[in-house]
Amino acid sequence: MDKRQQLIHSAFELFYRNGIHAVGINQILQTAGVAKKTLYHHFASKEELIAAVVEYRDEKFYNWLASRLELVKPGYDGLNELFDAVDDWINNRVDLLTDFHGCFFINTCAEFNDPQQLIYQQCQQHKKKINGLIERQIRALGILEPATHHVTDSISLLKEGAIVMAHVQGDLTAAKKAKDMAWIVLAAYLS
Amino acid sequence: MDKRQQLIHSAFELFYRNGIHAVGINQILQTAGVAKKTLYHHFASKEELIAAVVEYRDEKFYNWLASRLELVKPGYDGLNELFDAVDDWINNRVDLLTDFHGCFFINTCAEFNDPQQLIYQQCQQHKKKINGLIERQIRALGILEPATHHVTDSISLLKEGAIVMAHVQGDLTAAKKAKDMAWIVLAAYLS
DNA sequence: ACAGAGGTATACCGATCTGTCTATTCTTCT
DNA sequence: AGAAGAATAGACAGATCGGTATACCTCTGT
Repeated sequence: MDKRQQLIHSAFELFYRNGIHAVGINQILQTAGVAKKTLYHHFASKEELIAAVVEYRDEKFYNWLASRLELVKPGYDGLNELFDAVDDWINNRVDLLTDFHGCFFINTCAEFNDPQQLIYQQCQQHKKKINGLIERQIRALGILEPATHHVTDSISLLKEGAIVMAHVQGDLTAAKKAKDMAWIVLAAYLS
Repeated sequence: MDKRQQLIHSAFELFYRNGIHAVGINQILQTAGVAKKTLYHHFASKEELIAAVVEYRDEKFYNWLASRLELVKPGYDGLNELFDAVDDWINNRVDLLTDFHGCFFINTCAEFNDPQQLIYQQCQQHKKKINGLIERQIRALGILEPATHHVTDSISLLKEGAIVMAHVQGDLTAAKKAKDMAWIVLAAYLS
């Protein structure tokens, strides 16, 4: 019954479904069942609440993906698991992440389009963390070291493409397509 | 000096840079140098202006890409041109499209997250039109007919991934990576 | 026992939002 | 010349925005 956490949780649900700027503070308060004074006791401004929401989602998403990847061997299995995880997410088979509405961080960058803003940078930072997970898989594959970052970015590109295809174009098989392409591309790098 | 067009143009610039919900009507009016009455003479509401802006960008972007693809032979050359065009766009070498801030349609879907809303559907429609351009290239390659749509979606996925990587992660070489992957994947399909 | 922290509910503030209205000017067509 | 249409500036309405203030109510730790 931590009110602060309750606020963050409700705010995230509303932001994720409706966009951040479209959601007012009173709406969040009503959904969370919390008094306005309490919000401003925990956060100095709406901006701070937003930052806390982004951090909350960052941790939740990263921990979810990291824990899935820990279940399998890094490398082949890890990359399969990566795309399977995205597939599960896209097709709403992951309760933890709530109904799929695209990537919250991509969506947030769309609204806070200035790279100098804190919130934009938080989103970039999140993506870097996720890239770190991917990079570990790539290294385990035995890709030649100089190509590691390039290949990591390529896999990341496929993952981002799958998310956007699923969100905007409604292609629920996008993660499977990305997975197939990933192995074709990696085969070319490993030969 | 068409006031209606001036409004749409100014609104697009502001929406693209700052997000739609973050931009007020008065700000648009000031930027466009147009009176409020004139806006509501041409559009019944802000919603209608937004719809007109999406349509405007749809036409502008589609016509730009289509005209670039018309300069080369469909197939190999067309697909190269597709990714070169995206590369030019991402790296701000296309004045017509104004400074790159991600894909306006992806951004807009992030703000109007409900697939039943008109504006969301306009964005989906735009993506379908772009997919049509890609599909023409795929057919010209002589891919086996049953795979045409699958391959088209795969190339579209690579394109979307490149746009998002460039926007969120700041990878300005994303289009080149996508192009490389496209040929690796297509080689596998053509063999 | 009682101070203090965290909570509720709600009135309020100034700013800003979309949209309407008035009153006036410029342009264009016949 | 004169009517009609499109434009102007800007006041205004009503709602909502983020944020503050007031007054009161629980808990909890020493």
